[in-house]
Amino acid sequence: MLDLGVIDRTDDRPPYRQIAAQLRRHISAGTLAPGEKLPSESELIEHFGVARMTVRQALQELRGEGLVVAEHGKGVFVRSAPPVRRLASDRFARAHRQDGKAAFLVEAEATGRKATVDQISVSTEAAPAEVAERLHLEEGARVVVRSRRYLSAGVPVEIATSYIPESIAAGTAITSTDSGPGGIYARIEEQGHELAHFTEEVTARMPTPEERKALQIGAGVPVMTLIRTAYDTDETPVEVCDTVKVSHAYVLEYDVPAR
Amino acid sequence: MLDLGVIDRTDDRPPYRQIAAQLRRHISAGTLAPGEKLPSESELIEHFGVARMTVRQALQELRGEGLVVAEHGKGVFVRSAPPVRRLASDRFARAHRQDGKAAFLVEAEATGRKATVDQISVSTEAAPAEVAERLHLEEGARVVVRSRRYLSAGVPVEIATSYIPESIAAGTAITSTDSGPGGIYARIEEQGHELAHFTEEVTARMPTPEERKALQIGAGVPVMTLIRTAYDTDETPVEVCDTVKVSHAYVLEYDVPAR
DNA sequence: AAGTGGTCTAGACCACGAG
DNA sequence: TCGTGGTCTAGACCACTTC
Repeated sequence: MLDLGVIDRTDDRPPYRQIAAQLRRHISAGTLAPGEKLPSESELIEHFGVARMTVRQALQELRGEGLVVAEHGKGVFVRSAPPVRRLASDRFARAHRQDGKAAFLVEAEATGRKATVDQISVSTEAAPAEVAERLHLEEGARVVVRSRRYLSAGVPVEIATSYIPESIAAGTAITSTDSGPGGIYARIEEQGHELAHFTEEVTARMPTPEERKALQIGAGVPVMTLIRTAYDTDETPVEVCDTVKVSHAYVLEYDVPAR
Repeated sequence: MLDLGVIDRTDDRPPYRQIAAQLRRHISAGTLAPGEKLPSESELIEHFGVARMTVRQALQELRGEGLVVAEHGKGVFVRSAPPVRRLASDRFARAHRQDGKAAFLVEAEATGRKATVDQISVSTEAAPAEVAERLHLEEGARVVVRSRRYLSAGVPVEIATSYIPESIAAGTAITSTDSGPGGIYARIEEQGHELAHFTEEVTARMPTPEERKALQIGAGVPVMTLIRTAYDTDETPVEVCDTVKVSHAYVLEYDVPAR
């Protein structure tokens, strides 16, 4: 059994922090291995002789640090580190596209992990202000909106939403859930918009509750947002893609010339 | 007064989420401006007719998102965002360096905010494994280590640590706290290493307690780490710079060719 | 059915900040 | 002193998972 110690009422730290510290100690020491189940709330209540809320506060602190995840009806488990995906800056090379591969699958190939996509939805909507600005459209102009979730080895790692001007997407497979070989970039080029370059805007923040749910992460795990704008050879923006990535699942790599 | 609505018992979401959503709505709409005080727990209890724990759970959700900060004895306040710094990928252009400007000051100039540097320290140490690998050095080789903290308009926004091989830095201003006009990159080029390009590796995580202190941020605010490696025209790595940035203070911009 | 975590109530005492 | 948030108790009912 785990050595959890006892509450020291003379300790400066409140009981819930002491309980959290005991559990944290076992996690960092490996006595509680990734994927392993923590003692249940009832067991902790009995062991420490405290009220349920006190135990829950301790567990919540650990959830906030991203150390554990609670599964309703099953228990609280030590978080297992998700796969790290390195995204190099050549991930949109045309060569890959001509092979019939979408960008995410190209990235996945390098890691050797099985990549899947689900929760695909496609609709036509009015462009949000931030999107309209990047696409050089009037606010409220119609855009095709494609949302999907990416998983690596079954673990959700990213949610993404693409916005394509209706003038480009109309009548193509872009408006279908299956965008065809090479993904939507191949379709955009078929419409006569040869892709020249992308800009990416990267920042990080805490996830909203909806994002936490979709990415299956606890509170306390940050996300990176990457807004990519694709330009054709006329410098016309042809797509905006807003992605939310589980931060510790990704390392973004960029190459910057010194000029 | 704020329009907070009422709890809808037929709503799928539990009351605490509905309360959080109401408050979040006012924050994102600006009705609750940065720095402004939220209604007190007592006021929320009375308004919504719920128990205190329910209100606290709602507030805790917002704290977890980094939207608000609680100050004991004073109240709960909308987090005031530090100035956002957009880092464009031309920020290391040689033209700026020849003007005698260091990179951080170039970035700062665009925002019009007053940039300062403090907590500068310089030492010579054995290279940590991750640094040695990037510099193509034996582990334990000697490197000059330069640490400093950057502030924008007096607010700490970034801490950075540079590692330069001793073979390049020895006998130059790189080993002084004042690295001279154009910063250390100018000194490195004077040593015959013309800079060709940089790689940047970006990820995000929660800060350590030390980082929280140095950056003056509360729990619940993530940081971005950016590890930059500088290469000369011979593809020899000449510097590794490890930076930790307050995430919502920065947007990193990159330009990626479609090839 | 039994065990788990999720949510909620209605109190209590404490520590901090401002007047 | 008073209002604020921080911590805690001792219950309750619910939803989910496993058997």
